Amino acid sequence: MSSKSRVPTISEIAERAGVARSSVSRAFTRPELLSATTVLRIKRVAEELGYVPNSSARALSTGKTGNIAFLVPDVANPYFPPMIRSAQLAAENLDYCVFLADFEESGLKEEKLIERFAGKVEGVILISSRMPEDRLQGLVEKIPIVLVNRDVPGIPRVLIDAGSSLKQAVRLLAHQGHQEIAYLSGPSVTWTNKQRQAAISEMTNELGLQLVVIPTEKPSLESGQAVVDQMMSSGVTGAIAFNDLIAHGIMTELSSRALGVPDSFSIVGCDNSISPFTNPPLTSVSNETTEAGKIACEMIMGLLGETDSKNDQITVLKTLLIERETIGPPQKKIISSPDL
Amino acid sequence: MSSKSRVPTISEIAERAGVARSSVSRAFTRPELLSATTVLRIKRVAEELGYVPNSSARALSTGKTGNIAFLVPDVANPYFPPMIRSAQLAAENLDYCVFLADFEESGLKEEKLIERFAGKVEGVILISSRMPEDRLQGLVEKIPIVLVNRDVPGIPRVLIDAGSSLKQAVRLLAHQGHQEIAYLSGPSVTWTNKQRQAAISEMTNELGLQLVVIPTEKPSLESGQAVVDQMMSSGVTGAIAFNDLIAHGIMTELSSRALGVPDSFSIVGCDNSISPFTNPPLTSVSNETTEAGKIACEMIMGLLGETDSKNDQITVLKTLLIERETIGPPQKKIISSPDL
DNA sequence: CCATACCCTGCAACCGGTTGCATGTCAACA
DNA sequence: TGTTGACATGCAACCGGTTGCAGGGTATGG
Repeated sequence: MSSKSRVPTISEIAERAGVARSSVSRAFTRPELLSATTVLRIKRVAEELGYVPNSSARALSTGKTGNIAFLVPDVANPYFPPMIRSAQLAAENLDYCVFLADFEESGLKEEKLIERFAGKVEGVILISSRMPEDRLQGLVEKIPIVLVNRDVPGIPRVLIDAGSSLKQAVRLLAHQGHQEIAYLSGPSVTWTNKQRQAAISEMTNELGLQLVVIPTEKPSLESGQAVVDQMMSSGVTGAIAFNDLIAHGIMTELSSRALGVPDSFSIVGCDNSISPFTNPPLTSVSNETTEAGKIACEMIMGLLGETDSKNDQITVLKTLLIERETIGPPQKKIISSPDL
Repeated sequence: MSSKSRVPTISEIAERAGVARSSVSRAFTRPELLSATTVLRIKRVAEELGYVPNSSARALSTGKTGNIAFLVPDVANPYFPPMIRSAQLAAENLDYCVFLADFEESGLKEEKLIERFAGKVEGVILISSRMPEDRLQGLVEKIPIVLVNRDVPGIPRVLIDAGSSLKQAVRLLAHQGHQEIAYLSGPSVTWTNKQRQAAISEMTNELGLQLVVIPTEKPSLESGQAVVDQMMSSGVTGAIAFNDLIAHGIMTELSSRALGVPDSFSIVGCDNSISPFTNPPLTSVSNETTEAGKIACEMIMGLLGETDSKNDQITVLKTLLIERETIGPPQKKIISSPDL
């Protein structure tokens, strides 16, 4: 009971099978070096005794742990789980195990975690990294790294480019007659936010729209609710949010003030996470997070296989604007002309 | 470039510091055995050379890997991420790293994964395990295991008991006048489903309601949509779904048939995952998945610390029915009396 | 029938820590 | 001043695999 049944070692198998320890090892790692009959005999004995190679020992002598780490800013943010899932599945197919860790949107914690994983993994996949660029540059000298949604030259990366879809969203708003719109921005240090904001800004400039950028505390529902006052007093008639959670926070708050969407206000989300569930269904930008996870995993595996080669590869994934029911024509500005 | 800068070993530190290898080891693991000055000197040299203990080597000689595994049926199911997150955070506080794996709702895959992790971890947390009870019983002899939402005697477990909340939901429906309700069941092998169904069934019996159990393919939105025909033709006026996703599928499908909730039909979800986002907001059962993850992690740590002791501990977490806007009085059955 | 080559297997060192035991030093105490 | 013990450190074996090298056996070709 108290003592878990001990697993046999290579030595015991060797003795039982009447061969050297090295033969047992080879039977599992390079069976083509042994005669078929020997391999068979060893494997039979091993099976019989329930032998399983000790992975620490193997890792020690080969230097390969067969593990990778996957770091995300927030496991519970619905944007990430599909990515985690696909990456893990891809790794598993290559007999790799994956460590998962949540760095809680903090670059410092991110760095601490990487340090802790350093000896345990062969490579690290960093999602939406918050670490300063120079630290990343330094890190990549020590351990293979792949970035997702972070653009650092010299480090392999996969980027999800919501730019064109967001531009399309701006066009749609303009087409409906909106003149002044807001961007509810996300974590300011992230590549994702910078890239989204830049795309929107570019398009509003091009179309001659007024853009108001309103920062949010966190990419969460609550933060969305919190900025509604500021947003409404800025005079905009529509908004694009950094993500669906913020957008939904806006909708909730608006609704509690008896302001309907899209009748009183137009809103666009991003990430297509909870957007199909909202009421009304939120127009949002879908992105292939599943694909991104898989590709990131394949990239890191590529890095492990070869000693050098293209370590500046970059993959850009496209997105799609999914039009639902939260864009309409702007409401007449009753607020700004109370004297009518 | 191609060669990652190698990390120094204990021997190099020893040589540089003019001490034996064992002293270097002790400086990190049991510094109280050495004089303060020696520890300081060693640490300084180590720092200088960027020494980091090799965890494979350490694991090999101590037999402790400092890792645990966390297995879930589906990472992307919104029910699990908060649990994953809290467990990982708890583990991290004790300097443990956690492997995450998705067994895709399959008991076979679950078993394969456990086998793969066997040598790499000190313990395994199994969420909503699909493995047959006897296999679990066998497994627990080989490696410490903690179950979440699975009730197997002799294995430490944490159960989230939605029973009382679901009974309350039934009472609510009955109070509104519903006579026949449906339970849209989840994965039939799971403890969670059995437990939920049993609670509902018990209460409908007690109140003299008619209960129709309708199985779903998967606990997903699509599966919810797919059973609407069957559900409506069964003559029920309200339903409780295994989870929010199924409930939302029902709502979506109903809505596409111009049947409103709760005017035409009452529905209750479970898990409180997407229920705040639906339209109208779904009445659902909230459960402390975050707490569950944390407790499971603490349990496994307890198991690792002590050789034997209470390995039949069991923690039951309570739930809360969150009333929103999807329960109303039953609609008159137009269908069953077309001659009116 | 001997030389050459190849195939199979064993030996032993090595990966990088940990730890029981022995040794040496020094202070305290009688 | 001799004895005792606490404390600090070193020695060497060990954890369980992997792998370069060497040697023995058999087959092949001349």
